[in-house]
Amino acid sequence: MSARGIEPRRMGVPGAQPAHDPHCLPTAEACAVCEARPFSICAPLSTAELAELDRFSTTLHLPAGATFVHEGDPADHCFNITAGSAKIYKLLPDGRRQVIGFLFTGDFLGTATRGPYGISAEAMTPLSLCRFERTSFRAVLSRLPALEHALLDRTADELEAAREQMLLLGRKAARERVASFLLSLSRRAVRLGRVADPVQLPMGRTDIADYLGLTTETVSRVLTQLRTEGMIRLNGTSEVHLTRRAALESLCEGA
Amino acid sequence: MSARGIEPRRMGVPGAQPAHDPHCLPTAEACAVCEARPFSICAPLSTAELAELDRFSTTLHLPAGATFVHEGDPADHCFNITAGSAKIYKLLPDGRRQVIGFLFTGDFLGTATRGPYGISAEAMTPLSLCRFERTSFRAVLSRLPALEHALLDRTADELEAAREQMLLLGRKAARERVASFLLSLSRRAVRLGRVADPVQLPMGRTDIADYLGLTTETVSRVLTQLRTEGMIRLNGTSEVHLTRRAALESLCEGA
DNA sequence: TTCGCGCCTTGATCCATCTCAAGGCGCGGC
DNA sequence: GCCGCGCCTTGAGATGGATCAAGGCGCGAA
Repeated sequence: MSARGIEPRRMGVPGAQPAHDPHCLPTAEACAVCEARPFSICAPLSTAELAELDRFSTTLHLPAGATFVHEGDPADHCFNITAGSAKIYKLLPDGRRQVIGFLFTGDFLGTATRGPYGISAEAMTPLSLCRFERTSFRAVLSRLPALEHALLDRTADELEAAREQMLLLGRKAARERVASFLLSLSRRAVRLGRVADPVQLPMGRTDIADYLGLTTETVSRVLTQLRTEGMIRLNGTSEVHLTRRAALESLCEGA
Repeated sequence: MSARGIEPRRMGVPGAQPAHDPHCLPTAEACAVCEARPFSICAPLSTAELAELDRFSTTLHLPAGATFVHEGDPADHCFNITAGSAKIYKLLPDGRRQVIGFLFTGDFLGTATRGPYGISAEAMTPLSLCRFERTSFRAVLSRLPALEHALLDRTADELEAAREQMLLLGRKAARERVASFLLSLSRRAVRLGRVADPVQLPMGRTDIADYLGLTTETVSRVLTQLRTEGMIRLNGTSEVHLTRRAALESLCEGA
């Protein structure tokens, strides 16, 4: 049992005064030049629909380390990541932490709850995001079926991923977990139009450990072990070459 | 590592000839008397909408033990449980199994994938369900916004539950897992209009173990331990009284 | 260039849970 | 009412990963 949780920092998004928020910028034509758009739920929207949605959005820029969603707080907003990466996690009262997932460009956050937020979210790099007031967003959803479709598909995909992670957490050994993690990061990079092979790890060992249900020590040991076996090559601490990808693939599934 | 997987049985739903399927019954006015309706995604539908949806549904009745969804098969159908209970699970090639969840009256199955089924599903008791051909169902969704709303909400709830389970699998000790499980079953029973206290366990120890990422032996030991401590009382093997519910609640969270 | 700090790695030991191995017990069939 | 079989419980020993404990190393600040 890892009892070495991390105290979440109370910082980041100020409350409900977007007008006075230094991180809030007008979004007027922001969508037109948004690089995240092809990866976002906004992708299937027409220009008119986009404008409709945009009326309710605010652009935010946060520094790395900012916690912008707090588990248990009323779920007032939902978010669309437009640049940077973030992590979402759940905590137990004694500080044990489970990282639920990592968010990258185009990811949407906030579907999952109608009550309070079920997770906390923290920027891992400087982060840009569109923020929507939840109530208006739900109203817009009713008016834009394409958006609701996109959101349903995306939520279904997230559910599928969560189930895969349940298999990992419940039944896979440490080596298998790490291998699965590296490959899933690689696949994600491809979907975002980046390269499959040198995988970037924007998160630290502690985050990886808390995502995989392990300790940092174990993650570290497994990585060196995989390196020794020639399955990966480490470039510094946050870049991994997947030499022998096929071997990693079969390791994921228990071979 | 539990390597004692169970070989899934290939039985249950015949392929695509509903006309010749002895389990298929005409649904004509079935919805009107459906007891599962208040708990289902059909709940918010008007009579006319219900009729529209019903045109594409087939009623099935399966015996306990029937596997009616096979992980990896093309996802041709989705289902609505109208009576009985089922489990969904994922397998690793070597037989390790993770039970993803248990389905009861009113639960919907099939949102989660657009490609092949990501999970297998097996009846735990005699099971009644409405089956929809996936393609038509998606078409109907577009015509019935209320249905799509309901489905989105439900999928979001499932995602929330999956995340909670990730916390359990990644970070909770065996005692905490079992306590969490008993309480979640109890809460579910309440939502279905049953009693909160004598909790029924329609699944065996192996299923519980595979759901909690443990072994049957550990589940068994923890249950006797909790009994010894007076936190629960066992009535036979499949009924549990939650004496000292408060103690169980705090145990869930690590106390 | 050096210093200091945080993060990562490595080593030694421990322990919660798994694994292996017997029984026990309840339930359906005969 | 007895018998068998499957499932559940209990025990004893093995072990993967956690915990505890040092270093090492890279990077930013001065």
